Amino acid sequence: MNIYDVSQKAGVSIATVSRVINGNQNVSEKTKQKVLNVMQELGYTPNVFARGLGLNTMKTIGILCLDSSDPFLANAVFYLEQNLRKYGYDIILCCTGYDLVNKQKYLQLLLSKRVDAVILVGSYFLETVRKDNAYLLEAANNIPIIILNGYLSHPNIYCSLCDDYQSVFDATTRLLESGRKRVLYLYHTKSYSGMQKLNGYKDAVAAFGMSVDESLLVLAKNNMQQTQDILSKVYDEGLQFDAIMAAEDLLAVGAIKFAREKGLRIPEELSIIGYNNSLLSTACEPELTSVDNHIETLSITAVSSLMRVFEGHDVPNKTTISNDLILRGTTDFTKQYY
Amino acid sequence: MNIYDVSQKAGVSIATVSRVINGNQNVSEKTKQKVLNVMQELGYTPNVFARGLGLNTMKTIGILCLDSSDPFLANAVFYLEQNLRKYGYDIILCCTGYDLVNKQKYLQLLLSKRVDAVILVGSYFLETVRKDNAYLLEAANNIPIIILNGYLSHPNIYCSLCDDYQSVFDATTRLLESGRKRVLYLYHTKSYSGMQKLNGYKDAVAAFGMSVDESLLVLAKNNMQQTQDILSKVYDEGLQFDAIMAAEDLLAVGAIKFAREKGLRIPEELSIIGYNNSLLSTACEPELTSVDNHIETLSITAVSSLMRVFEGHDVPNKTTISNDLILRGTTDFTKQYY
DNA sequence: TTGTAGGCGTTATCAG
DNA sequence: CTGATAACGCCTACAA
Repeated sequence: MNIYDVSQKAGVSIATVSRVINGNQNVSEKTKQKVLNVMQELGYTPNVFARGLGLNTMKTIGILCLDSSDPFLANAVFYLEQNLRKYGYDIILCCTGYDLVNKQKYLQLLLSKRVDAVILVGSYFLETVRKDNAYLLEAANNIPIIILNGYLSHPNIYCSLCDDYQSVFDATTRLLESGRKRVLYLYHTKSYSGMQKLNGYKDAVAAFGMSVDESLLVLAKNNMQQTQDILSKVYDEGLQFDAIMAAEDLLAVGAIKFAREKGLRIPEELSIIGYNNSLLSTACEPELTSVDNHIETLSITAVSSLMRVFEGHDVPNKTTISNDLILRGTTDFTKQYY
Repeated sequence: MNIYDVSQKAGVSIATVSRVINGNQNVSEKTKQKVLNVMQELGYTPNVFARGLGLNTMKTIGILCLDSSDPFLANAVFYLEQNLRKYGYDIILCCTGYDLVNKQKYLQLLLSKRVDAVILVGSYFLETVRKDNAYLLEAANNIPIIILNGYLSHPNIYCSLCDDYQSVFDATTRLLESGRKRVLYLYHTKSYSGMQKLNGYKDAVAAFGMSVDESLLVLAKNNMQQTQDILSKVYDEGLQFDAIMAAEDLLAVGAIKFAREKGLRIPEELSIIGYNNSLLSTACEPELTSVDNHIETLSITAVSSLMRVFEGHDVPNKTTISNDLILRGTTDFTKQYY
């Protein structure tokens, strides 16, 4: 069934039917109702392909995501979908994995599907070698590119980030102010936001008048067990630390397990702070103090920026929102440790 | 740029270009190469809308999901996307929430987008009142409907499920065999798979020669804190139990927190079994014994069933896979409790 | 093996 | 306010 069937049954031309479908004002109320009735009666829905062909858009946004099973990224995808749908956009989800070749391939795929924009979820998409980002810049020549938690300065690329640098800076400072002498920094990625966090840590230590001990920067895998193992290893080798600032809740939970293994009391002998304020932070024991990076707000911001781009407004290349530290059992800032 | 530009530059007709694009054999190797070169040179990509219009498909599968931020569902979506992409299908993700009206609305939306099939993730889509499922049956008249972890007997609806009944039956039986006298059943939903699990529990108790004590069936919310609270409440009211079989890891973790609050030793005084073998099961302390329901296998099964449907094969309406119980610290089946 | 021409279902322009 | 008609870009008989 198509627009012709409707027009015929309603006794009008297809042009009129089309006008009704698209809410064009130039239709008399009477004809409009007549057409609407017929459409209802026939259960008619416009063919999206034909419409896409004419308008060269199907109101679809591509979402590129490393791994939508990661709880943090899954949350981001969820909120993006919810908000985009409010504006009538569908999302095509596309998970790439870490491999640069796949990222390029899938971005290309989305472009070939004629999506109206692409949203990159997570700073993993920004390679450290600048020329490896060329594919993003090129894509931006065609459609708007939105980056969640990553930053790339380029026309038609819009970035929504939480202030990872500041969050880690503040959290580390609080640990130091509470009397902690040796704060270990636990991380697992050198992505854009990974580096922001690391710098926040380094600057906080320096601002506190201490020098950064490179041996306190521990690079782990994004895996609980392996994190526990690597901490055990450096601990057994004699590394001293009385607090851990982790770049991810999962790592922090690994740290809690390490503390239990070694019989270290939390928070007395070891304070721990995680990042993302995920479900994990309340599942563990003691519950985890964690940075809440407001992924919902971030997603809403990203979507509304995109809508403004579509409307032809001037949109800032970079929007930053701040985070909160949610205090739980792995820290006790009411006490002073010496 | 379109197919005409390519044909012109290659000195052939658009039909030939089309044949090359679609891998039609009836093109001489020489012309084929010539056309491929031009396409490469121009960076030409066929317009998917025009193609969709002609073929009436864009090789897209709609995924309907209650809440893709739920870790279990997020996993399912992830594996579905991975596998569908292998067959060249894109996915449109659509989260509905619990409201039946929204489920219907979004299914309708996906149908209007002319997706090739719809996959329902999670048994929450099956309403207890049979006529409330009418919208699914109707949709199945147009395209194949795949249900993950739910069952509805109807032509063109294909269900992939894990054997929730058997898993809970077996797990409960192990608790009883280890000497547990009063196993509390903790659940949060009466969805299709929720009822399967509940029946598994009931039948296991009965098969063990005991009668089901209705007060041991505790309905909670899908929330750690609230689960802890409700368990505390029934415990304070005098309910006796020495084991908990939970329908979801999140509930089981709430149970662990309850045990800590009341000073009950795990597993000596209280054994706990969770469901889904999620990240939570290793984050808590002690780690959680949990049913692994093989969501990856389930997703692969669902996708390959769908592909066989597309190929016109006869596909069973229902495929069931079995689960494993992963033993961790909240149970100790080496001991016998009296 | 190649080319021509009609059709897919809309939207949009322009004339009335 | 309404209608006729030309795009939109591709696929696919059918003809050569």
